[in-house]
Amino acid sequence: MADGRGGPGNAGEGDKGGGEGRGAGGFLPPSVEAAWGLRERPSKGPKPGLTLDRIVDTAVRVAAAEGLDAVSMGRIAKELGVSTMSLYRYVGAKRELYILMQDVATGAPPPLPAPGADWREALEQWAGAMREVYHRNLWMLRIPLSGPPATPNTVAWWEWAMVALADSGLDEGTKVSVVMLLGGFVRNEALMMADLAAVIAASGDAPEEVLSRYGQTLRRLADPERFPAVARMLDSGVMDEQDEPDHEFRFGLERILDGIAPLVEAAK
Amino acid sequence: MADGRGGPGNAGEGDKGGGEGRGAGGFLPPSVEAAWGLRERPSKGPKPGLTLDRIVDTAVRVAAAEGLDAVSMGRIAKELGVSTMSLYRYVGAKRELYILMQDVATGAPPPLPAPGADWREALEQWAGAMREVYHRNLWMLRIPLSGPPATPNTVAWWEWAMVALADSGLDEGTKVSVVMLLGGFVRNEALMMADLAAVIAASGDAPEEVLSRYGQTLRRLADPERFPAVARMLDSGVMDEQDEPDHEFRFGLERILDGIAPLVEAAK
DNA sequence: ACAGTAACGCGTATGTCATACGCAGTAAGA
DNA sequence: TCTTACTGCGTATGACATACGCGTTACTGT
Repeated sequence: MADGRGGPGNAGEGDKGGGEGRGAGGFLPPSVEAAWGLRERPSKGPKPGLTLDRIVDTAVRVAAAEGLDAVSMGRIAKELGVSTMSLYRYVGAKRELYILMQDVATGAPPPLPAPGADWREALEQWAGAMREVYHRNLWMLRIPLSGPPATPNTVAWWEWAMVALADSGLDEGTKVSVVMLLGGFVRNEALMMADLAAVIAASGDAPEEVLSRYGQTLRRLADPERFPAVARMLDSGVMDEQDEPDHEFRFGLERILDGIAPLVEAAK
Repeated sequence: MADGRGGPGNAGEGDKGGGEGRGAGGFLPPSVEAAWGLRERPSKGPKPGLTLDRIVDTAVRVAAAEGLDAVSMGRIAKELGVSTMSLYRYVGAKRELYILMQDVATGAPPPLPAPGADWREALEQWAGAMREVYHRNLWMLRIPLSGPPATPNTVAWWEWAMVALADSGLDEGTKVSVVMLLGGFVRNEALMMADLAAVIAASGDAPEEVLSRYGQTLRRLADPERFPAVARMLDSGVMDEQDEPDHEFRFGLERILDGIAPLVEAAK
């Protein structure tokens, strides 16, 4: 669905091994290169009956509907009405499918910030939008991330953040650090919230009840003499009241931006 | 290894279902309650030939030596000279084993900060120590975290951080937010570094070469017209020079603490 | 037009896993 | 002694990723 991805062209290592399989000198798997719109037409054998797009879109649909665990090669193949092994003509391994799924689900970032826009507001918007992406695609958080971003949409989001920092006066290395810090935070926060939500959903009870029961259990297990500070925290009732679902997100985001602001100020 | 964990006592749900299986009113799996030293002696059947400790320690050893993927129920059983299914008398599911493994690997936190110690220095120490734990046990980062901390050592680390913030003047809810933010950061940073290291190790080449090749590949794929800010970043050479391995950690940590400092100042 | 060949879809096989189920032996309490 | 809870474990079951190789297809160069 993203930018036009090309056809296939043996995503594996070639039918019989043979060399490094590096398309144009890169070190990315062929299927990822395909996501960038590369991939020369094979133009030799029978016409492929599938496209990478269809495979990836199907996988995303299944993941969205039934979670990442439902995404198996067999399942996706069945969904497409082909055999399991057909998929391996388009994708070298399941890990590659994961990478492409993430790219599709991430989608294009919002319109770039206006030139001269405030860096802080822009980064807040960026973080918020990224958070929404995760919340819309919780399964993404279950995928073990593998290496630096290298797919089109991921890079587009990166671009967005770098543009937001364009006028900050920070040097490029610091910009990268800032974006990594912020991106990591958003991802981590989304992951924790998703995990918590999963626990709550699994219990079947009301959220506040689960939280409160957790507090009670901890109070029972954790000796107040050994863990006085934790006991104090539990007794304060923070575990029983619940705040807006994005409280932790806002808190963390503001803290981090507050920590970045002096750098920008100093670089001005 | 940790605090004396008791014997077993059917970690599952009972041989034939039967009720909720809640030991003393909690909602934790029996094996986790065992980690807290609960678990009354079954005192009826044959003497158990294993202990939870031995199982968990073995699993940790295997994970440390060969990675988390090497930890299968069959493998651990073989290592202990028992059958696979025996383990399920002590652990309700593999997920529980993971939780216990994390607790053992996390270990006890360093000695508590001196009363009256500077909150910032203390939190820095906490974060650094936690980071070391992750670096010593990279496999921990592969375990999908499941719910709030509920094992003895995890709570002990929480206690440590809460003690560090005891004199900060922050209210309990904010303390929790701070610890979650910091803990999430440390975990995330360790995860990213571990992933990067894994990619580098898998490639077999020198670290700087991998990074540089990544930069070159991205430069080739990412149209500078579409991604000018990313192109600028790549051209600046940040991808080619490498800094100390803990650079990102220090950067993020300082930013976050800088963001927290005003809160503490205001609360004084 | 024809042969060569690359790429296609897919059937089959392998090995790995978590875990359900139930049985036979064991030891403590009645 | 007899019951009973608990033990270890053998034997399924049902997924799963993916290696391998076969027959087929449709371009490409002759």
